[in-house]
Amino acid sequence: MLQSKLFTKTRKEAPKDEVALNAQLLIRAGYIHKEMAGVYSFLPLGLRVMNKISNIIRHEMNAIGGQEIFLTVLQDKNLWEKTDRWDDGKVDNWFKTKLKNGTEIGLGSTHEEELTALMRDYIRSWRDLPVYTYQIQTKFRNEARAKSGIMRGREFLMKDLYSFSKDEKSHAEFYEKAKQAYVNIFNRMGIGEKTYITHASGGIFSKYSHEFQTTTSAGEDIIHICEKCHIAVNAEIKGEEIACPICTNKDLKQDKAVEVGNIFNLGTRFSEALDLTYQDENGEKKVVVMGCYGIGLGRVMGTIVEVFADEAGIVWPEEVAPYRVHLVSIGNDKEIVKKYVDQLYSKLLEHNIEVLYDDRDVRPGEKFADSDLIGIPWRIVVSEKLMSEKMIEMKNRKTGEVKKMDEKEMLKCLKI
RNA sequence: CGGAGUGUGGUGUAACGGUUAACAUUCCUGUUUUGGGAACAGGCGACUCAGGGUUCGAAUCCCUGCACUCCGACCA
Repeated sequence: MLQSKLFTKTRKEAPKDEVALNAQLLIRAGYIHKEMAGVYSFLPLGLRVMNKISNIIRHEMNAIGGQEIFLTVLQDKNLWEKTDRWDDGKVDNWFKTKLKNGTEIGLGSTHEEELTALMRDYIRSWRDLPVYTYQIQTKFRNEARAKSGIMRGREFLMKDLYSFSKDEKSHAEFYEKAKQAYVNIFNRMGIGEKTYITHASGGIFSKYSHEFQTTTSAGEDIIHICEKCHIAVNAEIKGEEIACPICTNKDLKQDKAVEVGNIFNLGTRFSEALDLTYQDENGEKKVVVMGCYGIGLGRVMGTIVEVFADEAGIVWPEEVAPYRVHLVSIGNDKEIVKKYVDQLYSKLLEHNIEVLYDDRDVRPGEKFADSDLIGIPWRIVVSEKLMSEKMIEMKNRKTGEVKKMDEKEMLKCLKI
C-alpha cells in the first residue's frame, strides 16, 4: 500500500473526549473513527488488524472442528421468552425495536437462543453429535456506560462458538480442547504471556466457566495470579479464601486485567428450554449438552494496544500488525532514490510481504514519527546516503534495535 | 441507572457581560529545505452544541434539551 494513497492521516493530538489510551492512539494513527460513545468505525489500517485477528481465531477454531456460520442480528422475541431472557428486568442491555406491524424484535447480544432453535432442524440422532459452530459478527449491547475506547462498546465484533455434545463427558473433552485453542490464539496474538486462564463464577446460568484475562492497567477486573501455574482466580469469586486451583498456593499476586475471552459450560440450560433433543443408541430421548466460547475482537485489539504501546505510539506484535514492513524512503523526490525504493517495494510484494510504503514527499522527522505511531513491526529506511553504501536500515519497532544491512540480509531477516 | 464535569474553525486551546471571536496546529499557494513532527511569505476555515430567557449588549449569566467524558452500579 502506498501511504500517499491512504486516505487516513495521522494527527498529533487525540480528540479531548477520548481518554482511553487504546482509542487515543488508534484514532491518532488512523485505525478507527469514533461515531458516538462506544461505537467505532474501522478504517483501512484498523480493518486489516481486525482481519488478522479474525483469521487467527478462524484458524484455531477450524482446527478443533469448528464450522463457521453467520447468524442474524434480528432476534425473535418468542425464543428469548422461552429461556426467560427477554424481559428487561432479566437482561437489561437489550437493544429492541419493532417491525412495521408492531412485532417486537431484538438486536442480538448473544446467540444461544437462535442457534439452539436452529439446531433442532439438524440434530435428531446421536450420530449428528457433536457439532461445533461459530461465527464472527457484530453484537449489540446497550451498555449503561460505554468506556475504555474500543474495549467496551455498544456495538462490537465477537467470535462466538457454540458446542453441542451428547453428554457431559463428551462436552468436557471439547471444553478442554477449546481451552487449549484459546491459549494458542492468545499466544499467536502476542499476549499469551500476560493472559491467564482465570477461574470465574459461571454467571447466571453456568456451573463453571473460565475467563481469559490479560493483565493491563486498563483492565476492569481484578484477578489473583499464581505465576507458577500461570493461572488466576477472578476476585469476583467470593467465599472461601482464594487459592491457586492447581497448586493450592495462597500467596497470589493481585493485578488488573481485561477479559479478552471466556468459555462457558451451558449444560442443558438452553437445550431444555428450547427442546433440543436427540435419540441415543438405545432410542432414548436425551437433551443436548451445550457450551459457548466467546472472544471480543475489538477488545483484543484494544488490549494489544494498551499492553505494548510506548510513548511514541502503537507497537503491534507481528501476527496482528496491519503490515509487516513499513518502507520509508528519505529523499523520495530524488529520481534515483524513488526508482530504487519503488523497485524494492515491488520485490517485497513479490515475496508476499505486506508493506506500507511511505512514498510521501515529507520530511524524515514526520515520517519517523508517523512510523512509530502506526507501529508496524519492521521499519526499513532507504536514503541516498545508505544507497551509496549499498545498505538499507532496518529497525525493530518493539526493541528499537537499528541495523544497517544489505538487501540480502534484509530478506533473510524477514525469513524469506 | 445514581453522582460530577465539559461542549468555541478539522484538531488542541484562549477571550472581564462590551470592536470584526484570538492563538497554535491541520489544510491550500509559493520559495527555500530533507535522518526525528522544518523556515519564511500569503491564504481558506467557527453566526461559539440546539432551543428559549435575562440584558442596551451574551461564547460568557439563567432554564430546557442533546452530546461527550469521568466516578460508581451493571456487564449472559
